[in-house]
Amino acid sequence: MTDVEFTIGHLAKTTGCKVPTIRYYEQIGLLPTPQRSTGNHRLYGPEHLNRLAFIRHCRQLGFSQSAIRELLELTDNPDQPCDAVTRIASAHLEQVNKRMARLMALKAELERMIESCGDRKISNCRIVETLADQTHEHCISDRH
Amino acid sequence: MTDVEFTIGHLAKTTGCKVPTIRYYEQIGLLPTPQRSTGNHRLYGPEHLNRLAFIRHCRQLGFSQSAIRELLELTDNPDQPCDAVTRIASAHLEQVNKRMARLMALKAELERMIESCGDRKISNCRIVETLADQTHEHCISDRH
DNA sequence: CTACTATCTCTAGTAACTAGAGATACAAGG
DNA sequence: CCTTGTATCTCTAGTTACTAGAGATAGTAG
Repeated sequence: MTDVEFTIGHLAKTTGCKVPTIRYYEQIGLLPTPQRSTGNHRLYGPEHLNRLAFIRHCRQLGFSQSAIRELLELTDNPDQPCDAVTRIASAHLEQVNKRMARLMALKAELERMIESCGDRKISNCRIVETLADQTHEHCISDRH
Repeated sequence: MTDVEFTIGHLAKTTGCKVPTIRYYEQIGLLPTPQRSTGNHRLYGPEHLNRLAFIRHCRQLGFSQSAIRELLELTDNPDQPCDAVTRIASAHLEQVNKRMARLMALKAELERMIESCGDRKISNCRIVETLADQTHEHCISDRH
């Protein structure tokens, strides 16, 4: 093991990925197969570190596997204009905005539900009634 | 088929669940097994309709299967005080608040990334640089 | 040399469904 | 009554993004 090669455990520690997750990324082709030691242990170099850091950051930002795959392909051909990258990021932002809107409606409904339920029995609990209400008449927004 | 019995297709239409989803809920024990017609088709009654509406509403509110299972058990024993229900709903609200905070940080980062990338090539695209940045120095918040 | 930890491969499990194959049932039109 | 077309049946397998565990080998520290 030279100074620029390290084990999967080391890679895991420096990137914050778990070991099985790294093997999983290799399995699905996000991370290239590394060299092996004489004892068949994976040996990684800085290029693996960078790529895994990229993948991990994307995942933490909520990008899907397929989006990451696209982004990685783009970064592998760096001579194109980056419209495609912007497009992927924008599409993701749109998804994020939608999720936020849904969550806000949900938050409001949950808060109202919790507030409206005093010290009752389940048989006349407002939360249960609300959840059972198939007319959704109680809903402030029509988001769902 | 009497006036209070209906097919799985009918149930799907009135609740907005898809047919395979209804069968799936039965399989995992969220929905009780219905009667069958002479030709082995499922026949549902109003009690199934109510229960499925309850499940569906919970799912739309983002409750997990296990939370729904708890809630259903509670509604099956309606003589207890509803602290437990409030507790489940509150725990869920907390999750929602956390998710919202993460999404807001993400939204900010995505917007900044998209904005900072002009008409460049991928080789010096700011988005790609940001995603590759394992130091996370660019991040405004330390949420991730 | 002996522990102990890390790593290896492989399978299977998670949530919450969705999709498809191949077979049967039912409902309406001719 | 027969045909056609849709609905339903069961079963298996695929999805996303991992996680957990078994049983075997490798590497390391004392």
